[in-house]
Amino acid sequence: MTDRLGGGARRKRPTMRDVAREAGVALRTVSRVVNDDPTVGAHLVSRVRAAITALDYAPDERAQQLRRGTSGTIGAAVRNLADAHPVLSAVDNASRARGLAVLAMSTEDDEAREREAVMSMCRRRVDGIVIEPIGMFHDYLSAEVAAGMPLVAVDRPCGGVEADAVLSDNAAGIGMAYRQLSVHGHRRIAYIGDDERIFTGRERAAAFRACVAASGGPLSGMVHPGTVTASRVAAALASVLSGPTPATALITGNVATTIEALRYLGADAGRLALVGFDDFPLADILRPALTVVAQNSAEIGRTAIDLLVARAADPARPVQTVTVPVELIARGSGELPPPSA
Amino acid sequence: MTDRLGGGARRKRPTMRDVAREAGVALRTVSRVVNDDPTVGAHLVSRVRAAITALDYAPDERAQQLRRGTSGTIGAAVRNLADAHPVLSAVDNASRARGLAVLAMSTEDDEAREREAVMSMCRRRVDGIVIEPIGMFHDYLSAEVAAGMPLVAVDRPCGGVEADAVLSDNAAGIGMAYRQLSVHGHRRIAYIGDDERIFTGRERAAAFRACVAASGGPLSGMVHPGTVTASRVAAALASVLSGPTPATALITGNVATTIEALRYLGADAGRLALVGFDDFPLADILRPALTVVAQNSAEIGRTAIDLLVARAADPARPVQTVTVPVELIARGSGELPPPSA
DNA sequence: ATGCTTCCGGATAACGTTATCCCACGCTGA
DNA sequence: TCAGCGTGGGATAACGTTATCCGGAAGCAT
Repeated sequence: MTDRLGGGARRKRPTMRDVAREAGVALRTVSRVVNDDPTVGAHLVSRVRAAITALDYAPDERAQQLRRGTSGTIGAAVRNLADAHPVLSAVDNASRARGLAVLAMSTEDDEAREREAVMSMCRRRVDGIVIEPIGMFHDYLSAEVAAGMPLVAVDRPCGGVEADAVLSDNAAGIGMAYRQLSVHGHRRIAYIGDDERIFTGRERAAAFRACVAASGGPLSGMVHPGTVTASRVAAALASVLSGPTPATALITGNVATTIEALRYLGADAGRLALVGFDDFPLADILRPALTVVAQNSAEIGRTAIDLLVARAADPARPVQTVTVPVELIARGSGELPPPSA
Repeated sequence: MTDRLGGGARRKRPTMRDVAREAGVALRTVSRVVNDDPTVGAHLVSRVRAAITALDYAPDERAQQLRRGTSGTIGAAVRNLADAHPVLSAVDNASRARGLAVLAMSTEDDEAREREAVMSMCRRRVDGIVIEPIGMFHDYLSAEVAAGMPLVAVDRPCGGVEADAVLSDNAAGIGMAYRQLSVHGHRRIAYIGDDERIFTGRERAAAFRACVAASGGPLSGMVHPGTVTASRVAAALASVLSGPTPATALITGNVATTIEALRYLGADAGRLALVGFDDFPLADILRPALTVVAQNSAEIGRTAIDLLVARAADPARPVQTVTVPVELIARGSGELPPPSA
């Protein structure tokens, strides 16, 4: 499994020692020049720089990291690398702005893989970890956290370990979606979303139930949480659309559900009002264009890095959970009127 | 810019020395256990392992890397981290299967940023670099390549440096698209795509011209390469659709162009036959569903890692360019008949 | 007893950096 | 002339591993 690279006899890279020899100065002086130590004369600086470019010398960051104790890298364990991942992108940007690189690994929604990825990051002594947690229990991380590894969860909190978290305001988002549909005349509103064993699935379903209760709408048969598969979404949709008083509007709890719902509805998509939780590229070119509750990915990523840096600076600071506001983007599908009965 | 982390007084992590003391064995023995050296007795192995779990010891990979000379990491400089990136995902998978981690950085289509990202990877002494090149000239990489850094370009070749490359069969893909439209009765077929300064834009436009020439169709006013902006695509589309003999079918040269074309066409999308180069999520839930030429991202990523490993094993092997076949996925938009004149 | 493995410890040198301490200059200002 | 500086070299110890060479101590067969 681990047949590391490096079998070949690649040409040896120049080291500081080589540069020192080339420039005719002491090793110490090269180090000073590389680290912009001001106590070295302009004459020598230029000679050293010349030697550096002549030899194509680039300092070995592994050695620097070992020596300095910091790796200048943060790990990002995200669920998926293949699909669009705006949060990862924001994390990347925020990290770069601080001179940090991002070691991104995909967990593919697999707990074992998540653990493996995170542990690998720890062995690399990353300066912090951003995690989009999969499982409920992350006890295996508590040792690392206790050892001072800054850890911040995004999208969902980490269970079993005290860690900072940055979450979207799920309840407010569902509220916005529900209100939008109500305002446009809908009374019978259904919800299909993630399994309630998943944090966001739980929060969003609960918020939906609260909305229905507050507005006095019908609840029975209207809430369908569960694993997101084509068949389950189709069954749920068929159920809420059948009977004497079918739902006239739908809220979907995540992108995957939204897509499956659209796939099932096909050409009938224009006859059911729909608001999806979470935006995605191309939502605006569907017909009707999709009304969504958009998470502020840029803000989430930025905040995650902020929290990471803050914790690295002060490991003793209290654990913090930041809730990032969401936004309703009306594009048409959520503004469809109920069929005039 | 580079205010690295690590200000806080994090608890010191246990080292091999600590484990040795805890287990009452020699440092050397701990190293043997960690590296699964068979020459150590079962009794001591279990004692060392107990000490390891008692102290929550995890070897410092930075030190291992420095010592071993390999970093167990490959760098991936891709154009975009926010959007779907199936090739990156495939690279991640193929790397993991070999025990390698992926250091992903986004270049955001910016040459300076690409250079910065790649150089940062080199300083980290990654075992190889997968790059989705932006600019035409990558001379700054030749020193690294000469120093033995395995480098493989995906999607486009690297200019100015001898590097392996994995490309899609652009000409064949355009040919498939053209043939599909011809078969369905189209004679006046237009092409809108990327700027011809970009490798793929050049290849695809050229292939399109060749197809037209081979089939004896009209060419004048039918080819519109250029930077992909909403306004340019709209103008090109307006142009090919106007006049006495408008185009009845369209080939778009990349995803961005496809999207812009769909945005412009809006509700009229069903009246123009369309084949897009490159697949994307959700292409199947559009109406009409989008016929595309799909690149084999999984194969591309796998091949890239294969080439990387092969070059690491034998730096002297001849540079190789692998062309990966593409596939036409008929979903409806490319099978629309021309308006019966 | 003598040999010959097998298992383990000890010491030490790397890997490429950074940092510390000290010393040797060549200046300047009194 | 001597103290006080700014500039640079030299030596050396880290950082946490791995690897090499050696030596000792068993265990077992000759």
